[in-house]
Amino acid sequence: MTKEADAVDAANEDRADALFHALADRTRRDILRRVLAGEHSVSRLADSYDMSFAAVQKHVAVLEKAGLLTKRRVGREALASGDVDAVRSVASMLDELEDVWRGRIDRIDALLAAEAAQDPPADRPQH
Amino acid sequence: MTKEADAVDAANEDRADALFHALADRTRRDILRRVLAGEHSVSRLADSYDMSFAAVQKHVAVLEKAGLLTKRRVGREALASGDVDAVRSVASMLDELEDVWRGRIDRIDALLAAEAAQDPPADRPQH
DNA sequence: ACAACCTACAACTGATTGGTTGTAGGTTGT
DNA sequence: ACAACCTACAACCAATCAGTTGTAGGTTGT
Repeated sequence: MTKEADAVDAANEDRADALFHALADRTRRDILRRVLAGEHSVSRLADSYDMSFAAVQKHVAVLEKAGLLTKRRVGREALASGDVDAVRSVASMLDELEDVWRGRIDRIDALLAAEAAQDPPADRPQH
Repeated sequence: MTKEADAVDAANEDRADALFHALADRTRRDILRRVLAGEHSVSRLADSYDMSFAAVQKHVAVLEKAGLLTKRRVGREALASGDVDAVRSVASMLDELEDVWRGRIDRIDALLAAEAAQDPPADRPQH
């Protein structure tokens, strides 16, 4: 049971690594913006940047492996379009972080409530 | 005017690079979780991981430079705590991406509405 | 058939990253 | 005073990354 859970966690962390890494480059973020707005072929995308076609193709591949983008083959061109669900999944990871923070506040509130309601303030516990 | 705007944009992109890069490592995400939940000294954090103190210290420095964490000196130890506003700022970047995607939908809706309401469908414009 | 085009991938290079060890300085408690 | 502790930072190493060029294969239009 815990073995499987660990495996799932590791896979999630791998996914998070890939997602954040993919987003940690301004060219890739820009590509993502474009393909979220609509389908674009890789060469059309490449026209927009001051780098080689192969470089842009690699960026697209990074986004694709992270699941932020999917490609659809149509004739000789590969049309890329952004996956908004993947973007949302990143947002939910951040929400979880925010929940952790909120937990800190709740813990402090509980502490203060307990202190105020019960005893006259003694030594506060080491956390 | 546009020169200043470009400078601001470049700075924002730099910040985004730093933020996403900082989040693109599972050790750093774990550290961030801990310091969002409450203050921890660097050596206390280092105890939790199977790597050298210096390595953990570097991870903390990456998070700090990205603005996800602040350190406060107290005697001989440096207490780190997470900055939830920075986390929220990342979330809002993702929201902007989602807005771009929503724009695509709106554009398609408008197109369909115009098509249906007015003329019998002619050639659709090239975007 | 053939030229132009689009994509995929391999091989290479310089820069960055994530880790290590070692050194040094400030703080604390006895 | 001094040992134990906490932090900071430099130097180094292997691995990964972002870019390049080059090669090869499938698609399209004439």
